[in-house]
Amino acid sequence: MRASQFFISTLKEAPSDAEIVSHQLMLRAGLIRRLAGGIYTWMPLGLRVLRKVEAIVREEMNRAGAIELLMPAVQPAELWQESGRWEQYGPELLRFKDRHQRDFVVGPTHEEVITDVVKRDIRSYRQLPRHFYQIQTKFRDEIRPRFGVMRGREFLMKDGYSFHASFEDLKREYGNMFETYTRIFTRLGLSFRAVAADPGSIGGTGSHEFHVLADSGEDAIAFCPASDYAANVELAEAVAPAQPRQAPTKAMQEVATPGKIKCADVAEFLGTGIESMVKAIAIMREAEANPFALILLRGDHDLNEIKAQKIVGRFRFAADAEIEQHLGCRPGYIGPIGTDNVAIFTDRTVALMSDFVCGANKPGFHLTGVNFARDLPEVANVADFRNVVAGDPSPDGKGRLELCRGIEVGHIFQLRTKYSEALKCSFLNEEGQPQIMEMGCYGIGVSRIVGAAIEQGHDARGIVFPRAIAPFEIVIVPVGFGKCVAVREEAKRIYDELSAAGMDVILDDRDERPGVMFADWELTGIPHRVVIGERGLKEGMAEYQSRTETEAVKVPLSKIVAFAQLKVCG
RNA sequence: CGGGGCGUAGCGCAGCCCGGUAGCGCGCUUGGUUUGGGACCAAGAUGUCGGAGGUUCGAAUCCUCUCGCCCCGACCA
Repeated sequence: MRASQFFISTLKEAPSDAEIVSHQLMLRAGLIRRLAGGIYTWMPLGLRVLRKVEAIVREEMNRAGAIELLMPAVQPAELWQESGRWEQYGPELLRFKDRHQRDFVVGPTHEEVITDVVKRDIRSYRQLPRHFYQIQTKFRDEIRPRFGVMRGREFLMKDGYSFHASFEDLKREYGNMFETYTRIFTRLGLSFRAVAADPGSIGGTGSHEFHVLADSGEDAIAFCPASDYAANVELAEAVAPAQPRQAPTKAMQEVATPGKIKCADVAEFLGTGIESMVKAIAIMREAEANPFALILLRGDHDLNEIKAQKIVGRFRFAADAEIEQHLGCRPGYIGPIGTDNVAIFTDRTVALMSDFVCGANKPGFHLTGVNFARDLPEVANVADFRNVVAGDPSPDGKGRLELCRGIEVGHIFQLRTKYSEALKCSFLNEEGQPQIMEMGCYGIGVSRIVGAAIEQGHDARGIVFPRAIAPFEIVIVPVGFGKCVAVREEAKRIYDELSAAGMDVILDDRDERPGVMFADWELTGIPHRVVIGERGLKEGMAEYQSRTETEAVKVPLSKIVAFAQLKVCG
């Protein structure tokens, strides 16, 4: 490719609404342009990246035995009504009416459509298993689209659906996809981690998320460096401390803590550690006749609403007025003492605390030296209510957890019969009896991967793309292209030879000033660069520099092609 | 949805409080000089000041409505 025949449109300054580096750099490098909130045009340079990601995904899916098809982006409402998601899926589902006033949706996912296809075309166990996938533009009307292509409303996704005669076979394909995804993200040149997304059901194999590791990631991940345990923080189990509760050593005492509301402030004021604080979170349970309840957590721990929901049922946080009504005290000083008619739930960690500090249910006062069984009833309703924190024991018993952040780029599920049942997708088994198919579902956020790769690979000069997805593998920068015949000839020669060798090469024949060219190619993240200039030509030298290095090396003109080839393929 | 902020040239911003008919940097055009790290000089072009309505002799500026975009939203218990 010649730069003059292509379209390079870089920006010195990023538009002010771009928040994270990948978004800023994608805009500056001219990879994407915004059309509306969460909706972007892929510019020629960006499209090359997107297509490379797509190609790798496609190759590996095909290799794994999945079959590509393409389903409509627009789907009739009937299918969604049948599966029940017409009601379930909130405003995120973009709905509209056609000219005949019939309801349609712009597909955010395709379980309904694929299940419909399969139930029409597959009748016998002899036709199973089958795995269909597509790479297609989806639309989800996100409440808050942000981070450019990372959380857009319109995005490119690979979604695959497998159909099986037995759960055993579904598990087999699930394992196959786990390996395939691992291969895909490895080939893409990304640092990633497979994370258990649903450890509660089916022994931790029911669902895995694949995360690209990046500090700006939206998801918090707990992982164990000593084993392969990794889980979304929301789902990671906070294991109960092994040691028994210590016996009380202090008497309960009321202390004035004026104006100290936050646990950290109270702990500091009292000169104790925050680990000896217990905080009470007031909730209202929807299904209970007596909805008001307290959940006790250690001062430095955070409530995990998903876990809590599973234990106490649906709930919301109590309003200040409700707290006053039940405890006669304003938030900030509430605690579990003297709360006769209030249900109390206790986190595992709290259940093993003694001599702790908590609110006195009296404005401006806390209690110290509080102990279960003595100052308040023995603990009841003990469960895991909190988010894990770094240093917690790993649930697999093999060391301690660490936390990191990730960007979810892949997700594999064992759907089982949720959709096949709703949409009556069955086949005739060996006995000639109708049987509901088992389904698996496997997604990869193709466009999101581009953003994630940039989050992971950038420096002060711009993007640093992995070779596999860089828009070009190598750029030839001739200094004085328009002026010096020798430079021009030599640059073309090297360009031709590298092209002939199968390299994805771009020749910058725009005759720009060197500084402009260098800045552009560094911004756009081209991994390798060869510079040809009059100066070097006199010595019979060209220069090579990798995007990740700051110094160029001189290479004799006669060897530069072979040298560059070696570097690119390195 | 609740709260906050912003819409002025392609991009980044000033001007608004205190009304008087719009400016800076980058980019763009033309000419010249330059040519190994986002050049310099000169001359230019580009705005329904997001939209509608109102107040006023006069509105980017004040008022009302509207549209768009951005940010924040358990960690007080």
